[in-house]
Amino acid sequence: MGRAPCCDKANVKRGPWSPEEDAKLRDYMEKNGTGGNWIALPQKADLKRCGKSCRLRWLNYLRPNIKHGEFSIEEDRVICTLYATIGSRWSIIAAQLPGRTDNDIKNYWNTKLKKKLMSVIPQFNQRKAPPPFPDSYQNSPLSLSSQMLPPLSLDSSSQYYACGLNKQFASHEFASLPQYLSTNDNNSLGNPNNCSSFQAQEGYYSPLKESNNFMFGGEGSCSCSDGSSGGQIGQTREIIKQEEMGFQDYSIYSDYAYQYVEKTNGYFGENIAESYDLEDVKKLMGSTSLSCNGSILDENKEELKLMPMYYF
DNA sequence: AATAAGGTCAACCGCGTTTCT
DNA sequence: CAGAAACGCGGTTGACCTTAT
Repeated sequence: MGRAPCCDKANVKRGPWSPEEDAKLRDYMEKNGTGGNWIALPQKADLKRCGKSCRLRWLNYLRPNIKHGEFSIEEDRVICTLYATIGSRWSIIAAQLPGRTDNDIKNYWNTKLKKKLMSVIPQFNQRKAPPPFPDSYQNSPLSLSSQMLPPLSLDSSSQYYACGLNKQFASHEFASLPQYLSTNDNNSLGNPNNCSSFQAQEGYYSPLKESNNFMFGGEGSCSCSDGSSGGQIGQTREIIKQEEMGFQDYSIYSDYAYQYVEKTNGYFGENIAESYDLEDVKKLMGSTSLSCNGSILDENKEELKLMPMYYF
């Protein structure tokens, strides 16, 4: 048996709100607030609407200080960075953009921003958003700025991808990864000895593309400590710089930009979209720094729990 | 000018989580 | 502590608008 409906569907109005309904809801909210109960509100406010509908209308449209219209470049960048970090958790993303609603951001992402990025990053559609953090990280989170690193603990039965490498690693092989990097670097990671960090995430994204040695947005992300892995223009150096400043950049998007920038320099050769607008990428990803000094704050202004970065 | 196709966005739906009793 | 009620969220839908043919 399914859940009981939240209201009598037959006796509630649906569809677009009229100005009269908006006025009723606005008046009621300004005088009384929700009273802690959205379900009971329509009756009190003399609205033939479902409580959930009232809540949505208020939060997304009527509530004071709602911002509509064009998103700024800065807002674009925040959305991209956060999406890359936490996925489609729109309410959290909205909490970082005053006046914007989760619905607004979701629509904007789905209809415009995603396409904009896809047009400049052809491989974008190969990846999925990250899932919620595993339970095992919930109790011992690291903040972005933390310098403490937990012991490397991986599921021995799982396969993990190493950054930029067309090879899977079982967990027991991780110890040999730096050596592998130094002897099998045929995909232009630059000096593999400089590839110092590896972010282990299990099974989050789509499989490697066979046609492309370099993994876009894959299960691991890699940064080179001195920028020598093709860090020829600003974007790459910016990411490196932020790491040096003490907070690592976890953004998968940043990796996209990072790798993409290298490709645009011809570092990886072919397979570049002809129609990209590098300025767009620069604008969007020109700074990967997040708000609040590199931390991501949730609605309660508490630091989110983030996957740790492992170092060899 | 008419129609089709594509884009946008407000609103709905269903489900997981939280709060209440 | 368990079950019910309410909340909040993300995915999806569909009406309306714009652009292309």
